[in-house]
Amino acid sequence: MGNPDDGVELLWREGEREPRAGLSLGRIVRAAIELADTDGLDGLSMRKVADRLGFTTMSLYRHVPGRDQLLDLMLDEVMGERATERATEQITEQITEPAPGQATAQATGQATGQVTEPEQPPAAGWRAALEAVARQTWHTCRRHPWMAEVRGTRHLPGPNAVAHYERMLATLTGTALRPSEVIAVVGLLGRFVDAEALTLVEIQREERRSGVSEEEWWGNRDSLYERLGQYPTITRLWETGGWDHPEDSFEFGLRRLLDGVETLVRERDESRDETCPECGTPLEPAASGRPRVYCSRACQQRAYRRRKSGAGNCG
Amino acid sequence: MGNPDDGVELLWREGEREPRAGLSLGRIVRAAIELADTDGLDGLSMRKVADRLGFTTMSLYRHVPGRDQLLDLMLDEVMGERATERATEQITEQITEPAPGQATAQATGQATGQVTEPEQPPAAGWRAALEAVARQTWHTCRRHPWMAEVRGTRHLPGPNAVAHYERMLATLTGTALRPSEVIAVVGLLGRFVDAEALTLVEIQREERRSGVSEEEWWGNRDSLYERLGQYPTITRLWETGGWDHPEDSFEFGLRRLLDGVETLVRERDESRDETCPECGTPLEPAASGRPRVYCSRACQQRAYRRRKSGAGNCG
DNA sequence: CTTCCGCTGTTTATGTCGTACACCAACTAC
DNA sequence: GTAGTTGGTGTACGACATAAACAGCGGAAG
Repeated sequence: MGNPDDGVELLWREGEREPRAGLSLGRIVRAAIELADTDGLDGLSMRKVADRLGFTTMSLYRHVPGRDQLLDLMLDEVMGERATERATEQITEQITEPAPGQATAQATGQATGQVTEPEQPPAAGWRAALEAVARQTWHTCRRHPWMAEVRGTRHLPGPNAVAHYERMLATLTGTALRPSEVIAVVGLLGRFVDAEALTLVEIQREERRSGVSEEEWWGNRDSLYERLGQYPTITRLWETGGWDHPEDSFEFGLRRLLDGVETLVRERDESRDETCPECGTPLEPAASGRPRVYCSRACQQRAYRRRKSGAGNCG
Repeated sequence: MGNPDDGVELLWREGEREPRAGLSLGRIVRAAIELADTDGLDGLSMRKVADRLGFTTMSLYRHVPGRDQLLDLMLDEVMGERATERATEQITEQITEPAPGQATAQATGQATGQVTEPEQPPAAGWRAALEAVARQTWHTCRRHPWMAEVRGTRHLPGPNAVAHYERMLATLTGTALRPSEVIAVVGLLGRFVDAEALTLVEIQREERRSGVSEEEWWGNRDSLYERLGQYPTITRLWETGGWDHPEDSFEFGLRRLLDGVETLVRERDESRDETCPECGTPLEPAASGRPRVYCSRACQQRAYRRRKSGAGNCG
């Protein structure tokens, strides 16, 4: 219902004038975010948002087309809060920051959006930068757990979301990755963070709903464990304490993923294409600055015209 | 509501006697699976299941405690179907199998549950085996897209799910990974497959609901693309065709993940602990068969007694 | 044979949700 | 003054899970 482009207008319009009293888009969005922060995504209903603001349910529909578009607006609003990050951090976070030094490095890193520490032999600066933005996304997800719960592939990005995407993609310029691989890496990391955040939310939600902690609940499933004796691998891992001191799921996964990306980057770096994609003649690498792709200005222009004629979609 | 242990009983009880007519647990579960296969998870309601079987809604509650437990039962039922895999595969699958040779290798691999191809210099057999089970999970998720939609961290595993878990864990025995790392790798891969399957489901669902294909929908968002000109990285990736020929999300991610795991395995293999964890004396490696952990039968026994005295939970 | 009970299926009702629709008061423009 | 727009309200619908009470049935015990 309704043209999605209206959502674009809503997301990208600037300089909202807030009326003295009464409702406004900004007030609705902020109230919805507060509500979702405390009650989770399924605790977020149009009725509750309206109640919190002291208006009737249907009044909201004068400002927001529907719940879905409200979610889009909430997401982009949340993507924009990075300045006040350090201030509100310690409220909910105590597990996620294992080493304060690391967290600080990440905070300074995300201020510029791209960290380059050239004196680090094995991995180039891209790895630190990519890790930094991943951790930043992680932090945002932890502060607003409902973010990971919002599903769907047709969420319009607002200015803040696009800026964030741009920042992630930018970390990988300078590597020899192909464009499609840059995009794939960023997507993969994004989905990873989302998935990890999602399982955390689900644990929290079920703990709050049932009043029983996750550990306790699984600990009480003796009737299940009785039946696991005949599975040798599970039994051996159990006996050797595999479940007693589990790995930190996010840290472990992040490291594996970055390692995997690193091998790809190395692979591409080794077999870096030394020929001009337009005429095929070998090109001498640029001594400094941005690595060159074309052998000459003429080839660069030819490639540009070719691209311009046959434009493709972003599907 | 209701003791979770009742769910365990429901899942693990064997030899269901099916009545001639009327309802039964098995019939309900199978009807629910069929329904979810076609309508998705949010198209699965108790009303529709009952309608499909020709009974009233509330009649289901005589056999299943509630919707959540029904989901648990559905999941385990689906985990059990591996024999008829090749038969039903070509119905919905055409994208997921890029190279038939690869798919065949995977199919034979999952038949035994553990593939070992000792003549492969860089990666040991664990990698092929792990890839095989990951692909198997992927196939199951593609055949029953609602699987990935089922969320929550307190789903009781039935016999089929446990067998599958056992199989995944078993692929990594023989590597020098620590127990907690084995578990973490399997969990990471599982969440990855789920996440990838989930985004595919979401695309399908929105395509069916709106009648507009994903590509088409994003292609029509010109009002959005107008505003992206000022983002240099996005613009450059766009112009160099990064979105024209995107990577296969699952294949790309799987390779990165396996690469990441491989570096960890290598790392652990290099610094493989050459000393007995009980007495610290160096132990000579076993010439063949399962790599030895203890220097002597005496130390092995001592470690066993120590474990037995201090048992820990599986939280 | 009767009485009772447990198993199964039905009926009715409660409370949640998003949102379509009709209505109305106040404000703005001509 | 009159017409049109904006913003808030009240009612209503159809979907959902499921609680609670009720009704037919078969078998067992008295």
